[in-house]
Amino acid sequence: MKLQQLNYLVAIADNNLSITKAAEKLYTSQPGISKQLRLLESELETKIFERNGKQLAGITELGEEVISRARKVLHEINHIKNITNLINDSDSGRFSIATTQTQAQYVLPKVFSSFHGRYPNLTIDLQQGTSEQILSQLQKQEVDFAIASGNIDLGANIVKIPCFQWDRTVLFPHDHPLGDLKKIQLEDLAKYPIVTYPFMGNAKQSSLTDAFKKENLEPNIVFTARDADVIKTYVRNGFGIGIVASMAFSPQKDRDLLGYSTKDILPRCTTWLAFNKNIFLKKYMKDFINDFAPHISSEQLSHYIHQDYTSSLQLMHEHESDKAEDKPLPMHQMWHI
Amino acid sequence: MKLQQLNYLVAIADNNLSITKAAEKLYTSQPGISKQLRLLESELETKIFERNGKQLAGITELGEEVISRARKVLHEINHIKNITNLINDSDSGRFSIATTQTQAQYVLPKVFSSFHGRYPNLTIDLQQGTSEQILSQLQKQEVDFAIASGNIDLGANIVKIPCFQWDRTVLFPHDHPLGDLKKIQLEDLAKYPIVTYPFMGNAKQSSLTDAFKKENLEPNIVFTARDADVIKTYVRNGFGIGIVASMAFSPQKDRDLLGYSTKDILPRCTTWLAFNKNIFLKKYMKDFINDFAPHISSEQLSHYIHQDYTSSLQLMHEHESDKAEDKPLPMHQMWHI
DNA sequence: TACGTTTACGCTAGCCGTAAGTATG
DNA sequence: CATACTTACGGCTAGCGTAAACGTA
Repeated sequence: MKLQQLNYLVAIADNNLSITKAAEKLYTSQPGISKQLRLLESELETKIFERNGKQLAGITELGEEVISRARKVLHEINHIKNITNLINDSDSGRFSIATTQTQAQYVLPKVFSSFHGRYPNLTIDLQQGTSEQILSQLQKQEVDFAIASGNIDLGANIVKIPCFQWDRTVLFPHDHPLGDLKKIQLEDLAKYPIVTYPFMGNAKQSSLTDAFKKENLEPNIVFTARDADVIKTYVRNGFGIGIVASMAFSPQKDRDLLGYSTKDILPRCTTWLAFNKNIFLKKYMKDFINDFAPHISSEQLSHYIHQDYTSSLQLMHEHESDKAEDKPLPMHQMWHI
Repeated sequence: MKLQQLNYLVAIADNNLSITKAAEKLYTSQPGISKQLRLLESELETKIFERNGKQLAGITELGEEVISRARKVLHEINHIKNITNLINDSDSGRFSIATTQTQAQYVLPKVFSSFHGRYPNLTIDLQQGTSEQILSQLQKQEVDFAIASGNIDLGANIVKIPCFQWDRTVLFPHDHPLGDLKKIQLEDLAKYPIVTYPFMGNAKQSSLTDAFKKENLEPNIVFTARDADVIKTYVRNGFGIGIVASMAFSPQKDRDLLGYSTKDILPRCTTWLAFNKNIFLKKYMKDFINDFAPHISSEQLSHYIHQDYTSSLQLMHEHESDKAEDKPLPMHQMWHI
């Protein structure tokens, strides 16, 4: 006995015992329903419908009982589908995102402005932390999403979606010698003490140091801080030049500093969004992803979710190669300073 | 969503969240259940079970709800199966058979003796009638079964199962000249007035007259009666020699008559059982068929039921050819005088 | 003759079982 | 290292759609 057969059954009963009508309603072929009805009747060894020749002429006493039970079954089935859809479509609850200060401060507000309007009853819980903390919270499923940058290996059970790319900006006070240069090169930066973000974990290298090393330069990093505003403060206090994410520098708000994009001299960074593969995305989560990374279609999204780890890595590498080749990217994939 | 998936689901829940145990209980493979569970979860976009790595560790709040609904569904499904099985296995009610006097009087009592013992609460309704009445009752579905002899065409919607074969017996008083013969031939019978069964409908011919005609003889049929005992009475009263079904003559009970089997001179007759193709055989009906025609296996039975009209005719003809060739038949297919 | 059902048939998808892979304790 | 779950893969059934046959009003 199949659920479809019960479905067909009540459809026939609800359409004046017409198999043809039932087929039209269910967008399927009429012979299919006919056959399934026969199969069901022979499985139950019971005539459900009275027949006048080939045409259905009525419902057997026993058929009435069967149909009534079938309705209950289908009702329960629909209920199961509904309660799960309700959860998935729910617009209230707690939506937790672990992220870095830079994202929380400079990127997410713009996204949330429209998102929160759509889900006013949703409590958005922003967890700020180091890369390690973010990763840990994600793995323990303490948060739904993680948003960060850098090439952390998140393991097989986590989906990692590249969202947008950004460049760094060099910051220095107006009276700094770098302000006199028409074009700033890496070797210029190497001459001054640098204040920037710490490297992942306790690593001694990053894409930043690698870039210097490529030109046989040794950057003089004197301070690191996770908070772009802290870095700016140190720069203002003359501890060195700052290197921060471009979106953390606003010429209007940071008038006392000069900013110079490193897009030509330092590699581009990728911000990704990650979540556990075994959670099911509720509607507001999908909406958020769409807001945060509009270039990811829902097809691509499900592709990311269902592919395995190795191909996921490959895909990440493809995106890295995008960066390396410095291809033009669609507007929304770039962050403009 | 499939019923099996729900089945698997509750099996897992009922076996300490062990997929392996559930598979053993359901006599299926463990990977199969695992996969179906995954498919169900991804269809519902819901985690039903908590997982500890790969092992199932608990039931989600939502999972509890789903499982509880699934139980209801399966319960209803079982109910549907039960009510139909109850009907099919019922051992009470009314079992109606239309048949001829000869079958009712001389054949069926032996069959019913054991059958009735098995189904004491079953009301057996024997409808006696002419071949036309029997056919009509069967077509109007006024009776469940029909049992008769002769080559009536019953149409496409009726299953006709050959049950056994029998010969006719010639009856005459002890002082009849036929009693002096060592071997009786057709031409001997043609010399005397004959009392026998009427022909089907108002036909002028039958297998009996055909046999005479084959030898250029004309039988002198002076009386016909449907009741073998009536025929015997007429024979006793000297109206002629009787030709009745062999089972209607008992040398012990009919001591005043002599009986001579016509198995060498008259064609053999076939008694068949028929019923509408669109009824479902209840258990007692199958049992009855097994008692009445033990040589028909249940496989053969379902073959008879599901084949179409044309092949059914062919099969009947095969059986007729059996008769014509006079092959040896199994004991229970023959009626011994 | 036209409408509705059944039958026939080829295609495809999905289920199942076997076997190998993987994680956990 | 053993146990339990997952993944991979091949075989096979079963459902579906198209087309044709059938039966009835």
